[in-house]
Amino acid sequence: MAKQPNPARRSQRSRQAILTAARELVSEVGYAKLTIEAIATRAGVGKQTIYRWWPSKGAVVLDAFLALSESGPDQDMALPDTGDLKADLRVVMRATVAEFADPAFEGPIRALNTEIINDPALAAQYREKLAGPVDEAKKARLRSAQRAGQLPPDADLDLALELLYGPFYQRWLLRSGPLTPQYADALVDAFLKAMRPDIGGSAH
Amino acid sequence: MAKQPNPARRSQRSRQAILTAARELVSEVGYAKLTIEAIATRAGVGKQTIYRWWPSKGAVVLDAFLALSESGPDQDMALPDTGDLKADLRVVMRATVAEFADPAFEGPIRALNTEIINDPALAAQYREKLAGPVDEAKKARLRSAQRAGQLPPDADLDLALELLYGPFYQRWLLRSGPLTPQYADALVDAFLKAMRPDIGGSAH
Amino acid sequence: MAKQPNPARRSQRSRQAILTAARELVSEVGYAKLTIEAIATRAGVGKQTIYRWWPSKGAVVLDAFLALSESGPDQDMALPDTGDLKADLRVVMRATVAEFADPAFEGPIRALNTEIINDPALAAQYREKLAGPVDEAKKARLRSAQRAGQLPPDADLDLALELLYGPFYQRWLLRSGPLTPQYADALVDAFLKAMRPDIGGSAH
Amino acid sequence: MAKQPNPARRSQRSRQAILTAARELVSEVGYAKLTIEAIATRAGVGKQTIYRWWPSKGAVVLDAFLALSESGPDQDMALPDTGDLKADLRVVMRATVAEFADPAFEGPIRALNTEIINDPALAAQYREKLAGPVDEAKKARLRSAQRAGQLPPDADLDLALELLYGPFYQRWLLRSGPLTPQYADALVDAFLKAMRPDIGGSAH
DNA sequence: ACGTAAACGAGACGGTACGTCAAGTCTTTCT
DNA sequence: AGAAAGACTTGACGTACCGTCTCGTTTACGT
Repeated sequence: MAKQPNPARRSQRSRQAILTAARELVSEVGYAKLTIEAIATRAGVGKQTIYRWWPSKGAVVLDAFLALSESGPDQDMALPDTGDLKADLRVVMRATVAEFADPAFEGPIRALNTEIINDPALAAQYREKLAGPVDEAKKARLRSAQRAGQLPPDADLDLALELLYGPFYQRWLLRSGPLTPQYADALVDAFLKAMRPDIGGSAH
Repeated sequence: MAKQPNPARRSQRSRQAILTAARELVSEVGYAKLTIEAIATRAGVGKQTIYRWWPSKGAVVLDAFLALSESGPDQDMALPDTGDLKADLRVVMRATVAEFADPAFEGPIRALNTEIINDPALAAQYREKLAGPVDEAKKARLRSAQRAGQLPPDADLDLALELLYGPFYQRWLLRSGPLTPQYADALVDAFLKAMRPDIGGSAH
Repeated sequence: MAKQPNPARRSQRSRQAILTAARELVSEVGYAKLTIEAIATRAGVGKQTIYRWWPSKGAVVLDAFLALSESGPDQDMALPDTGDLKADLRVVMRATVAEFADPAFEGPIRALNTEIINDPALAAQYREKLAGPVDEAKKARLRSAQRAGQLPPDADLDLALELLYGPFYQRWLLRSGPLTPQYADALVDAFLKAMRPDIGGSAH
Repeated sequence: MAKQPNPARRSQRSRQAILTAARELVSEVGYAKLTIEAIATRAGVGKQTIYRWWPSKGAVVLDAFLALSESGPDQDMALPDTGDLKADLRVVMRATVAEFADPAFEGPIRALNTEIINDPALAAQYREKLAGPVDEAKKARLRSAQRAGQLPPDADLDLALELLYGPFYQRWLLRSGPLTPQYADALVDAFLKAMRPDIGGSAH
């Protein structure tokens, strides 16, 4: 049985250096060309210190980005809620679109997604730490809309989020079209129509 | 300047052996553990013959799958068109969902998607050779629906396809939910509602 | 600037395995067909471990033979000195001739000489580590003969060694004649005559 | 049984181009870095044309140098014979020393010697075509000296040549000393002394 | 405050695969 | 049919990293 290291004795100095080095390097050379050796060298750290605390390259990079969000203990990821659902969603989607169109942001996120796609364990961690809370915030806004009668009370919110973000995610990942504010608006419009209750007389 | 090899002299024997070996190996060991050396060995081919004709591992694998579709000169990828759009789309989406849930199929496709996400050049080739024709077939069915008055004549069909497939693609890639026939139906329903024209009095 | 490995951490186990494997292989397949990869495999060692410590194939082989002589810290390479120069030299030359006629010995030595001829750096190392001490022992015997009045006191000993060994070296390298005890004796005789002082009246 | 090519149909154009290219390249990059491919390319010739007519790289290079001497049908390689053996040998040895000290000359010759040392077949060809005739010319001069009473009539001329050239060959190959006119003279002196008959009173 | 056990930096190790190079063979095309 | 052109299989090259495994050297408890 392998001996587990004692987290209490973990060097925070080394941990921070590794995460910072990982973030820098993934930006400089891209995820595919990122190596553990390079991270260790850049961080001034022994390779073993990385292998001791992380199971894979992907885990280090994920942690590197998680660490960014750790600054504020419970950072405000709540969506705007003015009462106008369409307007609020447009604001959010336009911001999202802009964020993913930013070259500095997209490289690492794209790399992370690549890993997540192929590594279920990493995906679970990602969902729990990053995507989960964000999705919860989105669903909170949708629930508010349900209470306001702007969405059907029995709507499947997980499916709803997929309808809203799935098309965008696909376009972004596959680079199959431009990411513009107009596109964001079109997605919101389509989403709201899709969420409307069935109309009497929608013959077959 | 590097000298280009002459495609006219290319050995079809070697080409087929390489593509077959690539297909087999990607199924056996997965894309990540697939190596050029293993392909060459399995194919009974020199490594240089692979490097001569393909720029990357991803290109070989893509070609390996493209070659599968080359059998029929214009294989029938047309969607069913019974006149009942909803029924036809349900058939198609249920089949798609089943296909992507099949473990034998999903491994290589997932691997290919990973590569495409990070390699724009590969993505372009993929779009041109595989996704393009398929999308065209789908749009043909939607145009037929437009002519039948089941979809607005001015609908953006690229966006339409994204609305229909994007949610599914995201759920599949991120494994964020089950891929069931019910899910397929729900996507079709939401899609059709999203495509309906605006209704008078949709006070935002 | 390339980082130098730390010799203090060098694995003596690996070093010995490499030198032994090199010696074996050079005997089995000859120097020309000797490869670093084969040495590494035979020694159960990573290629990098060879590249880390030796600059070239020749250096490994040279070291392999040097290591043989390292057994005794200062092995006795002194030549016999019975007082009878001609008899002593005959013993030495006959032994040398026999040694170089031995097929087991000649292969590696021939290989080493080939390398030395084309690689001045290797030659310098060879001279310093192997040939130098041996030559010094030979010159010691000749100096003893000078003190005994058997050789002129002002004789150029480097030239003398060349006169004695050069003909033999040439015949061995080029395989231009048989290496027999008689030949050894003839060389000694010629050498001694060549070293005699000029005789009065040797009209040019 | 391998089919032999028909020498009658051999292209002299290609042969000359190959030999010239070989000579040029061995001067430019040295023998070790000389490749068949480079010769073929430089000569504007298919690789097979080289493999068809020569068994090895060494054979091509040897032929390349032999071809140089083929210009004159029986080129004058006779040694000077003024009647003064010592003077004649000094002239010859000084010329030899100068020739081998010339950097332009020494590279290819050194390379050729390396090959010859390890390839008995090549050595035989070399001896027959190049060294043989030259040695014969040298022995002719020594025979003339025998007739003139300057050398013992029963002297072993093969051994004699070895005594004269062996030391020089060794010094040149191993770079173990300077190649000067004084050195040439010293060799001639030592050689002549070694060839003198035994003197009465050479105790034991 | 001190001794000790841990985590640490450093980096050598046995390996795998890389992408390149040249060898020698085989095939196609041209003359 | 010989020769050019050049694609082919083979296999060694030297490099880059992998993940594991010592080495001393801090570091920070628990006495």
